[in-house]
This record gives sequence, structure tokens and C-alpha cells, in this order.
Amino acid sequence: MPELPEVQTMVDDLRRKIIGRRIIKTWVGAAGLIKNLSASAFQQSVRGRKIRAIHRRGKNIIFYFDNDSAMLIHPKLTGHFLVGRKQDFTPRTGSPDQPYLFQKKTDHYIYLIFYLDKNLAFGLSDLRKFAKVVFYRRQEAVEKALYKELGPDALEVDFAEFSKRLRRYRGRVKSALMNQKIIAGIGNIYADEILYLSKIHPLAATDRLRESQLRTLYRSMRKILTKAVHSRGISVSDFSDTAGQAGLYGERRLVYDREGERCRCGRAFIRRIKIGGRSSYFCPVEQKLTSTRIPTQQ
DNA sequence: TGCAGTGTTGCTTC
DNA sequence: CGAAGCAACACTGC
Repeated sequence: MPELPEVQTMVDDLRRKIIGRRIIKTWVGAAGLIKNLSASAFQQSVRGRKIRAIHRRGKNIIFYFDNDSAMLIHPKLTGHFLVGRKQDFTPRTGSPDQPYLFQKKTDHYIYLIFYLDKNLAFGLSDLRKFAKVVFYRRQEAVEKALYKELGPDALEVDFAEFSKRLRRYRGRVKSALMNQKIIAGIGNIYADEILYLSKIHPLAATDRLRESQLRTLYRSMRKILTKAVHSRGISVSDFSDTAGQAGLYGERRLVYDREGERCRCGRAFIRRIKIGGRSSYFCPVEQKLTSTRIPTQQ
């Protein structure tokens, strides 16, 4: 799930706990997790490196090391980090290829562990094994790769740039918000939350939104994402922070996964439709579909 | 019991 | 360019 707020929660925790630490050794428990190097080449590349800085860009996490190299991690659907002492990480009973546990809790599936100095360690838990890890010999290379595939970050972009980018998108507003090349960081859950707060239908034609609607959308985006970051994200599936704690946004969510519940407006029940195979939740009264070029049956 | 549904992305096809 | 379908994988819930 991790979208911007969940990834920011991970980065906040990691910064607090492992900046300045040195990687002593690593354990790689899944073939294909490291996208551009063999497991052994990767282990050799990061061994002895000091973690100098950690940044987020959209849903990507970048670790900067002390010799100008860097590591990019994209958590995809179920990736999240856990930080503890070395002895907090133990293998599942049975074969040595099994994912590791964190503090013996079976809801973690750790496929990558970095052992650090000061008896610390951090692991990447990734139940569905979609996560992406890429090593870059030079910092410049990671910046270049990110610049190519990502638009500005949803919490960094100013209104002028935001509206300029949305105006040239000829499609549905929900697809625009979720398109990482337009704006980076928003996924299925927060797109629904933002559109609900904006009172805009997810299927609305992006290039037909009025100036006032774009302003509302921009303000709602900042409001929802900021609130979710302060809530430390939402724990759908097995997401947790680096201590294994769940986020609180789930209790504060406005529409996501609330099909059939009464809308806060009191005049309708939350509906669910499919857009591009993904569930979309909205209020049929507050979020009226005024103009769309895309034919839809519902 | 089995199958639809679950956060993301990338690829192919229309 | 944009949308839809599917694949990558593993588990939950109806």
C-alpha cells in the first residue's frame, strides 16, 4: 500500500534511528529483489558503507552513502522497514530460505536485512515480494533516474505547477492524481480521500475542471496528505512503522473502504465503483459527475 | 473450498 | 496519449 504518508513515516523513523550507522553485513533472502546486481555484488557494494542521508521522493526511498553511492528502494504493495537490535531478527523455523521475523511476530516477512554497527539492524519486510531495490554507484545516477520517471512530489509542488500539469492531462482526474509522472506520491487510497474532500467525482475530466476546483483539489491534497503523515499512515494489509506499530489514519479515513456507510453529508451512502480495475469510493450526492468525455455505465 | 479482492508498477493492446 | 487487462506474489475473507 505504501503511499506518500506511509513512505514518509518510514523515512522519518529511519532517519531518527539509523543515520550515521555503518553497514557491517547484509542478508538477502529472495532472488530477484535486487534489480540491477547479483546478491553477492550488492552485498559487496554496500558493505562498510556509512548511511549519510535518507530521502523520500514520491513513494521511493533513497539511501545516500558516504562514498557517493546510493540505494533506491520502492516498497510497492507491501514493503516496509523494521528497525531493532540484531537479535530482533530471527529466521522462521525450517528452511534457511524462509523470510525472517521481527521480534518473533509472524506478520512480518523480511527478505532483506542490513546489520549495522552498535548492534543495530534493519530489515525490509515484503509479503508479496514486489519491492524494488536498486544500487547506484554514483548519487547523480539515482537523481537522473528519478527525474526521468517521476513528476514533482505531491507535498513539494506549488499550485502553479500543479494546475499546469493537471490541465494538460486528458483523462480522468483520479488517474491524473495517481499518475506518478504527473504528481508523485498519491495512490488509490489517498486519491479517493482527496477527491472526496474536494467534492469532485473520480471520473471527472481533468482538463474541464474549473480554476476554483483545481484550487480546492490542491488544498485538499495538502490537507489530506499532511493529516495522514501526522497519523503515521494507514495500516491496510501489514503496513507498520519501523517499530511494528500500526498507523492511525485508518480510523480517520473519510471514504476509503466505507462502501454502504452513511456519508458525513447525511444524504447518501458511500458507493464503490471500479476504475481501471481498482476500487473507487465516493459520495454520489457530494461528488456529482458534471462533465466527462469518458462514457461510463453505472 | 475456492475464488475474488488487496496497496503498485510496467507491459501490451486498442 | 489514455484506458484496460494482465502479470509479478501471497494472503485474507466471504
